[in-house]
Formats: sequence, structure tokens, C-alpha cells
Amino acid sequence: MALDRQRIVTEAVALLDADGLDGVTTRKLAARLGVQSPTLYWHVPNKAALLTAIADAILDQEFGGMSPPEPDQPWQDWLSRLAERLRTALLAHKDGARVVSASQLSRTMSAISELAMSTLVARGIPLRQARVIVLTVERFTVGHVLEEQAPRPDADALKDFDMAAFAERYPTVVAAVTEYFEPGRTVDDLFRDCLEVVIEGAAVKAGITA
Amino acid sequence: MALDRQRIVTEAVALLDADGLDGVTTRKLAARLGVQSPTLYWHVPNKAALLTAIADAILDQEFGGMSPPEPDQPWQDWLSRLAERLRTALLAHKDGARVVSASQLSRTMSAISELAMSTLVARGIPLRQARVIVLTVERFTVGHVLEEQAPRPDADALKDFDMAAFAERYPTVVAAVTEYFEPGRTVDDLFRDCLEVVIEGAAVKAGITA
DNA sequence: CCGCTCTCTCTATCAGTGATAGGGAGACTC
DNA sequence: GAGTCTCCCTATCACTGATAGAGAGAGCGG
Repeated sequence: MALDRQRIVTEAVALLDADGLDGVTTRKLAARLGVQSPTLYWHVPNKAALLTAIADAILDQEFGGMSPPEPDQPWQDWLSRLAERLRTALLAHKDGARVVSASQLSRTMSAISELAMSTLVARGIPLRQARVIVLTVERFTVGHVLEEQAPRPDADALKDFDMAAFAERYPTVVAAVTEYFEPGRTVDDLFRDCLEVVIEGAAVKAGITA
Repeated sequence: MALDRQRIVTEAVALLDADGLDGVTTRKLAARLGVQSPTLYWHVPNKAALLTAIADAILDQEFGGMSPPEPDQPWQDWLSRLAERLRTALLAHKDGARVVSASQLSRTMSAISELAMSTLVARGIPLRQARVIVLTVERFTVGHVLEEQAPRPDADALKDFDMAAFAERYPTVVAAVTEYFEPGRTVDDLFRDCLEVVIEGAAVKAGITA
């Protein structure tokens, strides 16, 4: 099987899933492809380009068949779905949010922005508001998933972590966390709740100057 | 001058400012401190802990004297200011957002959350909403600054970047960017505009179940 | 005053990283 | 058949985070 950029990126994503972002090294990737590491540099200029390609692949996977909203669908719902799909795409791979946020100028991300902004404009929202709304949703989503995927502190760090002291210092935070998850709510619900805040604000802002 | 954890972290922040996150290596840091690199490991368990300490230092700098709102100040304004200060703190250092988002369990970040959530609760907002609102604001802000600080693509990458083709593929995105910055608006304005969306949504959500 | 222990810094070294130089086998072209 | 182009190789570079283990010096109990 001939080695080409496509196969390299595919295998790189698999390696990402297996070992996380820090585990994606040129040597391990080359080994998976049955090749020596310098060979990769014939197909890919450097690691940064590889990471950008990985980011694009991650997003493409979820946004390959991306469609505008049905005519009778409120743009708020459609935009929410878009954000949820973005989150799904990021969560689907280890360190997905880190990869995408670190990648410079992903084409797929631009495509998502284009579709979202043009959709809002088509619904009568002024260009400027549309941009602000879309950026807000995108950046919130990336920021949120980034936090979701943050590495759980290792055993060593937890050893000298005093939960009681933490609860005393930050009672509201601790109370809020326990209250939230107590009735069976999940992190998915949390994202949805936060997203609702953003979308609600978007609706208000869209209405004001529309 | 004796070497201690405090001095190490201070110098690490200086090194971060000078060389960026990727430039923060144990050897360079040690050299700045007039010491050999293994010495650092006597004061700091590993590099991850060092980065967390840097993150805390970055946040502390801006949030050292953090105060609740005046009684007559709307919580929306106060929360906006909080987000702006968070952004200022992150922007004040090269790769600030990356450092903070990568650091696990920053104490200062918890303190910010505590203050914000308890403030909202004191204003009559239910605990659950308060948490959702604060998380939304925080994660949006980090996500936004992360994007602001993303490395500008280098000359090589720009060489084969076809602006005309990009503008044709993503016309709305390009139009939105030019329209936005044309009348002298800045990235600061963009952040404020996006933040307004979030805060507006927060106000709505706070009202609904308040 | 001696000897011990604890604190801190050192040298030496490890495995692993991204990246480059330059060689060579095979295929394709004139 | 000669030359060139494609693709992969070996060898090597400078650099990274991290550990092992030696040793200087301060402080302290006897």
C-alpha cells in the first residue's frame, strides 16, 4: 500500500486516539505505517502541518455532509445543533479540542463559519451580528470542550489535595457541582445548558438590530 | 539570592513572555536563574506542576485584589468586567490562554469561580443558573483569547495560501471580517461584542427562573 | 569539637523528540 | 540506454524532560 498524505493523516488520527496528542510523534506514526520517520517529511512539510491536517480530518468527519437549516427551522435550533455537532467532533478524539484550537487556519473550520454566518444572514440578521454570534458560539464551544478534555490530575497531585479544605475555601463552587449532577444530569446536559445561554443571548442581539 | 519556588515561577513567567510556551524549557529557565537544570527538580516535582504554578501566577497578577460588586452595580456589568479582566490577564503574557487552559486545577481559577458564583447567588440567581452562567462566561473567554493568541501562520504557509480562492470559497467570512474592522473597530471591540451576547443570554436565563 | 543528618546543587547520563543531509533503488521519460 | 524524478533509507544533529548519585555546606546533638 503506497504511502501518501491521506494515509498518513488517517493513521495519525488513529494514533491520536490511542495515545493522545503528546503521543503523536513522528517515529511512532512512522512505525505504524511501516516506514522510517524521515520518510514522513517527504509527504508533510513539518509537524505543525500534520497537526493542522489532523484537525481538518477531525472536523471533516462530523461536518462532511453539512447542510443549511430547513426553511421552517428556527435558526437558533439549527445553530445549537451545529454547536453540538462541533462538540461531538471534538469529543470524538482524544485531545480533540486541543488539536483543533492549536491548528492554524483550518479550512474546515472556515467552512463551518461560512455556512453558519451565511445562514444567519439569509435569515435577515445583519452581517456584523452574524459574525459576532457565530464567533461566540464557536469559541465558547471550543473553550468548553477544552475544559471537558482537560487531563484529570494524576494520583500524585491528588495525594496532597485536601478536599475538605477546598470545599471550605470554595463552598459555592462545590455546592454548585454537587447540586448540578445530583439528579442524574450529565456533562452533556451541562454543555446544553451553557449553550442555551449563548443562543439566548444571540437571539436577543439578533432581534435588537435586525 | 536563594533559589526557591517563588523565584523559579517568577523567572518562568519572564521566560514565557520572552520566548512563548514552547520556549519555556527547564534548561533555559535554569540558566536564567544561574543554576543547572536538575536543580529545579528539587523545588518543583515536574514541568506540569511548573506550568500550573505559572498559570496561577498569571491569574493572580490580575485578580489579586478581586472584589465583589458595589451594591448598586448590576451584576451583568460586574460580570462583564470580570471577563474582561480575565481576558486582560491572559493577553498579558505570551500564550497566556494556552497556559491557563492546559493547567490542571488552578487554585486562582477556582477562586474566580467562587467569587462569581457566590455573587450571582447573592443577587438572587439560583445556584444552578449561577454555575451555568459563570462557566459559560469563563469558557467563552478562554476560548476567545486562545483564538486571539493563535500563532499567525508563518511565511511558508502563507506562500501557498491563495487569498482570492479563499475569498471565493468563504465570501461571507471574508466580508464579515472586512466589514467589522473597516470603521476602526479593534479586537477589543470584537471581544466586547461577543461578550455582550453571552451576558445578554445570562440575563435572560437568570430572569426566567429567578 | 566531632560526627551526623538534612538541604541544596552539582555532574553524568538516559531515552526520546523534530528535523536535516545525503545516499540509493526503482520507475518513468526522452 | 541515459538521465531524471520519486520515494524511502541510514546516519546524525541539537535539544527536551527527567533520574541517579555524588558532594558541599549548614546546623545540631553529643
